Amino acid sequence: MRSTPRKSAKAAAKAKPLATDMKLRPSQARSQETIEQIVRVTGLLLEEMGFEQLSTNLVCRRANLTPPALYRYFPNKYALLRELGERLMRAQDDALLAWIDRGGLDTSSTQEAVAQNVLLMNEIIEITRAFPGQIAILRALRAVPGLREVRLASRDMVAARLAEAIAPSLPNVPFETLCIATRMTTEMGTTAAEMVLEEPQLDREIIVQQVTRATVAYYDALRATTTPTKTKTKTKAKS
Amino acid sequence: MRSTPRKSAKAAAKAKPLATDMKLRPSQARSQETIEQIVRVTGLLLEEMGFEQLSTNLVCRRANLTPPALYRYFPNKYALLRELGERLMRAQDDALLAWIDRGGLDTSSTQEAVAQNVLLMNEIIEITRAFPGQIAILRALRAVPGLREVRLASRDMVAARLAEAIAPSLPNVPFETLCIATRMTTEMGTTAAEMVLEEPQLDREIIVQQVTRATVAYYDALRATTTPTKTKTKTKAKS
DNA sequence: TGTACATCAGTGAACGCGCGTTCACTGATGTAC
DNA sequence: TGTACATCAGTGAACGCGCGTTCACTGATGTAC
Repeated sequence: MRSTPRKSAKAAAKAKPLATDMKLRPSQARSQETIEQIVRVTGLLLEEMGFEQLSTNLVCRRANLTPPALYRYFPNKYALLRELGERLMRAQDDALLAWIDRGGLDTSSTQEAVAQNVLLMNEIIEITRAFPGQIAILRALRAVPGLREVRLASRDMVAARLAEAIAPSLPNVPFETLCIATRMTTEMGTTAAEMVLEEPQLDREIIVQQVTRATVAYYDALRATTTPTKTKTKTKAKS
Repeated sequence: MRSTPRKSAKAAAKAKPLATDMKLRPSQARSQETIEQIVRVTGLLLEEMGFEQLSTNLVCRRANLTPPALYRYFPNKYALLRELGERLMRAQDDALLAWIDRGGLDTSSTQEAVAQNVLLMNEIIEITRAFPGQIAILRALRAVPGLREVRLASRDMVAARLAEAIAPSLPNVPFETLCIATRMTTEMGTTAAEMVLEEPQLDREIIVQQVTRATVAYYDALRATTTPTKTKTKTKAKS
């Protein structure tokens, strides 16, 4: 009866690629509302139960839909998570790009730079907090194999824009190094934001302040290190 | 026939606490080997399929055991993950504490401090890479609700030790701030290590170098900021 | 403006599968005398 | 050193459940004339 011999199951498993794109993006108003309802419920359930307990059946029940309705638009739960993830990343990216455009990087002192970065971090934290699913989405983006690229694509895009924007003020740093530097400080910011959201008992103000100072101190050091002709007065305090 | 009315399922779900401790730590040699076998197989499967696809049944199949044998020691797959997670955290913690004890923090220049931190980071990266399950364990520790505390406990312990160790060299920084600072730089290190393991196409040397410089630059800045009487020469370059 | 028809959106019921979990059990290891 | 017994370690078979997925369908929305 069974076409597959029982032992072949051993080799069968492995991690399969698994499509996570949406199936349809229809334009009738009714279906648009259905899709939004599905996405919203997914965010809520994600927060409540964690992404591992999440299932398409559960989403359907909560959204007052039957499974085939959801299946019409999303092939599986990873497509739901991807949709949520892409939306959150886009929201964060937009905030950061707008910050660059309005001159967040055009500062003339360390204090000013710290202040601007604090503004940005707080904005991103608030955007994330307001997003249905918030920190749970970020966790899923890290943990689910097929979804990692969503976070990384966002980070790399943002890091590239940052590198372009600060390159003129760091003329002696190789652009390649700069890209890694911005990627790294972007990760630092992300990490701090997750820390604030994940552990509400910690003092948010201080964390934001400190990670921002670390970032600015790092760029200051980068600027000083690769321009040794200018000033060597920036001696380090001895431990 | 069904004792539960169908609609009550709605309220039923939610996130339950779920015990994740091992059931037994028996001392017969045979069972010790069984436990090690289970843990090792779990690590391998975790790397192969991701923790969401992992199941106790799958572990049993691969370890040539029947489910009740595994159930004798672990109540569910989260107990497996916790065991793996605690082992990896302990390995990392031990390396860091040994590094402190052998004087990793006793440096007299920025260059030296960077060099010591690079040593540490590389050591931790290698320890993690050699651990069966490596990066997949770290992902699980972030994503699974009941396991987050494992990572955080490790981080906080390590951060407290670091804070104690560097406190003498930063006498003017409030100890509380120092604790947050070390927690933050520990996260930075963790993030960089995960970045290296997660994205092998990136240049490991540069990442380690840069995150280390950021860390050292931050502590240098912290030292300078809170002792404004000493030197105000540390002017920041203008963007 | 009204009717006939085509496409879109969602339903109800069913399926096979692997999961977690438990049962009574057999065989292996250690211990008392 | 050998036997009898107790505890430990692991087996084989079965279960109920919720999951993902699909079927043929009904009802809702839009369109041609």
